Amino acid sequence: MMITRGKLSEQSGCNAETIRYYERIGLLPDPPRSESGYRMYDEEHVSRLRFIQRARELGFSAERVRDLLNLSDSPKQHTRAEVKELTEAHIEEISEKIRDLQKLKKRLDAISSHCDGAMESAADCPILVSLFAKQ
Amino acid sequence: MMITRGKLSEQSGCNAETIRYYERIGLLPDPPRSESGYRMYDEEHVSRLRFIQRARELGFSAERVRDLLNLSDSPKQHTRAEVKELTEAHIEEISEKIRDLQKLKKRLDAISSHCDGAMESAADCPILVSLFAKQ
DNA sequence: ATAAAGCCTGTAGTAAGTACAAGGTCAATA
DNA sequence: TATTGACCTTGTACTTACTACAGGCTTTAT
Repeated sequence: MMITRGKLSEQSGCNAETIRYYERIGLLPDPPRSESGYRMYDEEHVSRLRFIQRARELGFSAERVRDLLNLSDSPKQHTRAEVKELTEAHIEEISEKIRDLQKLKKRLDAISSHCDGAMESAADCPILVSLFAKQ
Repeated sequence: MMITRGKLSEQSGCNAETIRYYERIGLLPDPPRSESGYRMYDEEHVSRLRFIQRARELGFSAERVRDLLNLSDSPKQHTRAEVKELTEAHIEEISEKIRDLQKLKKRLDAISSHCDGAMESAADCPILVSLFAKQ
């Protein structure tokens, strides 16, 4: 049973334009077309799109999703080690982002704490002063 | 003493194209030009650029930097409360990002832990399986 | 029969820059 | 003086991961 793009969008919760986008960048294969040129998707497309959505939700970039799909497309040629490596690398990137944001928050907390937030002229606000200051 | 864009770039560590970009989006005012059309910057530009760089490093979006600059440009018309409010809102956004990434990492750790990372066929790798799985 | 809904393509917009091409200018050297 | 190289100018395109729209065809429902 084949469905149109609108149905696939509805079923998957994925924006219809996004489906077209995934085709353009090669994550989804070009589907066969009806006589009038409408895209017709089957179960394969549905499950591949689900994979893509799942991986994107987990923060994998489109490029990494492509890599994961490649592993999945020829599983006999690849090892679980490869899959785990991609995953662990991604986890490490996220950990690093967390650390960076925590550092940032510390700096911001420190800067913010110097300002009393009073309803008085912003002229000598320590936050603005610290942004302008030399060194 | 006026300096050219290259000098400002060198002095500030800000990419020369980025300076032009900040002018285009209105964070830096259009500088006066030399007879031949070269941009000529003074101390005001230097310190304003420093402000922008500082704020960007702290993760403020260009739009928020614009807001901070507006407060700073007419400090008598504004209160420290406004500056602090912008700052605290930004801190809260960052805190939320941290929480989101921590949730993400938890999910990824859980998924990854199911895979032994063996040098065997990726065919039934639990990571790939979980990405494909219905519900 | 006609109108609405859905599909098609191509294109442009988002954030925050970065990079490059084609050409003008300036300073130093041969 | 001529020329080379470094610098500057503008406009434009590229990046990520979509999203949105215009103009036009097709299908479905009334």
